Amino acid sequence: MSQPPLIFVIGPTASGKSSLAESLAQHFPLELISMDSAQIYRGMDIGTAKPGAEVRARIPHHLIDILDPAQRYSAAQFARDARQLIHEIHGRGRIPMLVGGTFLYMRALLEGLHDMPPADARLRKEIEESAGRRGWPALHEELTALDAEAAAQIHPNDAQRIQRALEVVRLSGAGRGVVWQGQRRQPWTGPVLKLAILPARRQALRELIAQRFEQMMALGFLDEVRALYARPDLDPQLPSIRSVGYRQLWEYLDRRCALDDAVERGIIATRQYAKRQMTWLRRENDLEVLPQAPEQRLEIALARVEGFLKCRRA
RNA sequence: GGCCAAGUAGCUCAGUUGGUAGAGCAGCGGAUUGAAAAUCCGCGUGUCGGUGGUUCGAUUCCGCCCUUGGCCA
Repeated sequence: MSQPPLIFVIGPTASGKSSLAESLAQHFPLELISMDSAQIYRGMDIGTAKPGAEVRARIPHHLIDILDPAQRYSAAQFARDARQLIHEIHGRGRIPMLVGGTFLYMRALLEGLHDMPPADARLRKEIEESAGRRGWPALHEELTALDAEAAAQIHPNDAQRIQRALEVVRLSGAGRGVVWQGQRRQPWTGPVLKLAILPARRQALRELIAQRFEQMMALGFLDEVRALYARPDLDPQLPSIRSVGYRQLWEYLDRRCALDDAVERGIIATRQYAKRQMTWLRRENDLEVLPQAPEQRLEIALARVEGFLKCRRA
């Protein structure tokens, strides 16, 4: 069975991905799959620039509001969810379009991940406690003994990856190299079109980011975070609360800084996020880069999608 | 007007008992395999406010000037 054609709309935060996808949906029978690690959470709407209810009523959106902020998601889970959705959408004669800026998710879907044990909360907690006593560099040394190959690729200060590598070793009883050996990842083999929106100048994107953050504040972003803050089961260690903007406003609610300060640092964090996204994008070599001017952008995007789908049919 | 303090990287500041200087933040580049809006790595020449003087040598000591803040008039 042949793989359905896949269309991506990608770009850094605040570049206009959603509005382009929305416009394209007026010309093709699209269903959108959000490729965004924060929009999966319910109750996190304003700060994640989630598409509004009226748009979602008009155009099907998937992988939005699928988890409570107390829950955790992963790239592997995304790859599974997205694959299934893609086939379902294709099965009903419609076209899946992936929209977002979480590029690890995109890579997990397109290149596949090795089959490794999933996260284990209890084990992670154990490792963390050990790190609290001995320090992460000591755990890095331990990792060198257990899985030299992984240790060589992970910096002694990179707590998160040391933790994951130790987790894999303990759960699988083998080093990552052994696990990977002879194991094939499952890359996406179907045709792919990547529509990319890249900012002409970094300065222009910076202005958009600041503007959008202020706009979010005006729309009640702080109240949204306040509602999360009021929940006793949420804390700033959770992936949801660590998201750009939420983390900074949470610190304000914690009385750790002034509101102006939190907003300023929220804007800075968004900028830095956009910068990391640009690093991913620079590595992509099969991008269909769209023009800056909105009308022209839509025109070219329409033509590219049309050409891509026609070519598939023939 | 007088006295005091401060003027050093884009910002906040350290420092040089006289041998032209370094942290944090910001910024820039990179990595990225079940937390990824996460996590981590690399990158620091700037008339040391200006100008005269002392000195082999001044950002450092001295004089004057400028700017900012405070106190006194």
